[in-house]
Amino acid sequence: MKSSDKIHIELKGGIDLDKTERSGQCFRWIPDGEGFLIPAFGMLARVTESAGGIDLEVISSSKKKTSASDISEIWAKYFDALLDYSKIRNMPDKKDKFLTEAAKTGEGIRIIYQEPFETLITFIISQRKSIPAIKTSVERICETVGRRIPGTDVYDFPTPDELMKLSADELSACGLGYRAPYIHECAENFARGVLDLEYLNTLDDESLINTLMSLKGVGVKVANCTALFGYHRLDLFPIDVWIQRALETHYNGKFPLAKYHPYNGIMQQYIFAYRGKL
DNA sequence: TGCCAGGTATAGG
DNA sequence: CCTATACATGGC
Repeated sequence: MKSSDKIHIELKGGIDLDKTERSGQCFRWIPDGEGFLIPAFGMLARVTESAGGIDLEVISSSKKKTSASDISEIWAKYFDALLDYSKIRNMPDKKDKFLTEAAKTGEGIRIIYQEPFETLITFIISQRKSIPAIKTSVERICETVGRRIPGTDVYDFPTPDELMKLSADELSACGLGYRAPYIHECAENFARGVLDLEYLNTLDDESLINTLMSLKGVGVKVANCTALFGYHRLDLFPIDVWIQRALETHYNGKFPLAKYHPYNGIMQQYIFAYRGKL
């Protein structure tokens, strides 16, 4: 398992890895010196900021042969490389001081195109949990399933089939509380083919949200986060307690979605990252 | 130590 | 459609 060479990936509009990680969309990045170790797609990648983008090195991969160009393509999609975030962060109406400031402070935040199943499960876990507690539960699940990325001490996120096999007791030991049956049932639905992750991607935003909400434990907020972060539906605007507070304080309860189509989800992320500075 | 956490299901109006 | 309430557990 030898490490690949470093690959440079240009990200239009740049990236700030710390801000992106702290913006509460991904829960498994591991701080590593200047950058992060990121487990995804059966790989463990070491990522650092570099000249308008990132340098990426695949430390280990469970796949037999992945060419450098394939690796580059996979991770470019993950980091949303082609969308120019410098344009998007300048979208806020200058009269909207709050959003303008949030977007300015959020310079470097990108919407990460995560794997849908991991996104769904992590956001089911997220309900009524703090971000540190979410991370703890997610890691415990990965460790309990126990599939290591070869040659590392980092565990892959389970497939639906793997996750379904965890007993109620094993799930409870991950600190899931009342969410344990939600997680089990969700994994079972995908493992047995009642729902299909790729099929969901063919649906339009509204149908996708409605289908996700047919799962027990998935309400409107988790469905929107899954669609935004797991299916890269950038126009969706998940409303959690922090966003709701901002809406009440600055928007009379309703965000001007028409102004920021098709990037409302990115505005939402700037506001979320700006939470606490209301 | 007690409060709160990137909500949801459920019952009732 | 709306509102009120219970909910398991960890982190601070």
